[in-house]
Amino acid sequence: MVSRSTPNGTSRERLFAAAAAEFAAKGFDGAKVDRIAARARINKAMLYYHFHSKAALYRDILRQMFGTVAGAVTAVHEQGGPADAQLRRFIEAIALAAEGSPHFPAMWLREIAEGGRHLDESIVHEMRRVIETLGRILHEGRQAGIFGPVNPFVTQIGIVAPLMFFSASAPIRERFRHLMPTQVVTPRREDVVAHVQATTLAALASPGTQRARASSRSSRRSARAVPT
Amino acid sequence: MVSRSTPNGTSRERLFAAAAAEFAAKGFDGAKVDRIAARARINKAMLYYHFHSKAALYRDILRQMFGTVAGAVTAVHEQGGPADAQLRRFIEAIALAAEGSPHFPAMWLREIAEGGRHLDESIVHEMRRVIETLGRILHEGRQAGIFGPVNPFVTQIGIVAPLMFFSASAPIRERFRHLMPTQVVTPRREDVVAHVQATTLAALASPGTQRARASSRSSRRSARAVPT
DNA sequence: GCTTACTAACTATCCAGTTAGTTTGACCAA
DNA sequence: TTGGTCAAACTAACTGGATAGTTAGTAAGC
Repeated sequence: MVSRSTPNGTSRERLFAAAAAEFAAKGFDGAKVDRIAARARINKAMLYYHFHSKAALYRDILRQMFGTVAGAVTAVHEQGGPADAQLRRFIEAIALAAEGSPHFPAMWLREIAEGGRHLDESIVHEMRRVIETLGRILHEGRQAGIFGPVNPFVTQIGIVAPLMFFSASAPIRERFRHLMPTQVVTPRREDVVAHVQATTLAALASPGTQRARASSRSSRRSARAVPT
Repeated sequence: MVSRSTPNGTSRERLFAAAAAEFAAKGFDGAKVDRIAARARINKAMLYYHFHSKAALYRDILRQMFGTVAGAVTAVHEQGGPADAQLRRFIEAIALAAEGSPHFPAMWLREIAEGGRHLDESIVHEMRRVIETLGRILHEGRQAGIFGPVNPFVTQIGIVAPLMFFSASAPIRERFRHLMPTQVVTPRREDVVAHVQATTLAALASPGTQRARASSRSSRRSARAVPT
């Protein structure tokens, strides 16, 4: 028999969506399998029919989310163009991916706090694709002489962290709006994207940002923070 | 009778430390009261003797952490000086606070993902002090003509998010180092602080970053979030 | 008649919070 | 100095309500 599809997709799809919402809002431990099943309007045993365990369901969701982001940024790079334009699109692609799977930012923040306890190699592989793509864009920009030398990891954090923070913090901002100073206007997504684009490119344009140090230390880690 | 102090502080202090570590690593739901008690080397009932509940303990920890940050940035502002120097110190103060209470970043990331479910007014009040301080620094810089106009909230996110991300992600980076591209060198804290300082100041120096919007918006996507 | 999709009801464990006490030391009165 | 009183500090053992995962069986299409 083929999946019995009811309104809002097959039971498997509803399960996936319900689980993403639950995991994002409550975290792995706070999420309850019964509640996920109820939200998806299926019997709990069906969850174990489609997925091996709560943990496997969680991993499948994360893998899919990271896969989407990795695919989006890879497409950006493959499309080519000047490095600075690519970088702008890279940043936008990540913001759009966060918008497309609205539970991604919260799950990602939690997973970081968790020390990656629920990640497996295949998920990390997708993450790796993202940072490798950024590395390539930065490298091309450097070759072309439009970017200064930077540590791709620092750059990555400077891009991803604000975008994830902003998306994931929507509920908390809404919840405590009445306790915040009135002049604090909640920004729109485009404002944040524009800010990240501006700051990142500014850091890349100005050589010297992370360089100064090269001469000032002789010890431990490679003298420069650095590019390839 | 006065608190029986054993090595590593009073039982209440050990409790506080053990709970912070547990909550940061496992989240509110994942944290187990029995485990906290065991780590603190006390009987579980003692936890309920010192704190009203698991939730109250959690809140006390968060309140203390935010209070420390708020105090540090307030001191930065009170010390005065040119706005750009204040901003640099503001950023550094936050990074140092994160270093001083190493469980803070993880708890903060989780709380955002959680929608602030465990926050109360007094905690939000401390958070407010931080953003108000930033608002004052930005205002002074604007008055002095060295900063362009920006949304303080976007600026705040651009500062706090990378710092928290970086601190909280230490375990996950360590854990999956072997699966990451070799040229990705893990940055040091100072590199990240320097990057955040550089990017934030660059955005403030260049007037135009977040300005366009007031005049140019007629359709929902601002003309320049954007590509190319 | 075989596989896929589905269900109600169960089990075994875990865990926040409680209870009914015991121990410890500070202070004081005889 | 001794012994009594009190409150703070502490404990072992329990309770009741979740909750992840299982089981044994049913329906429905191919």
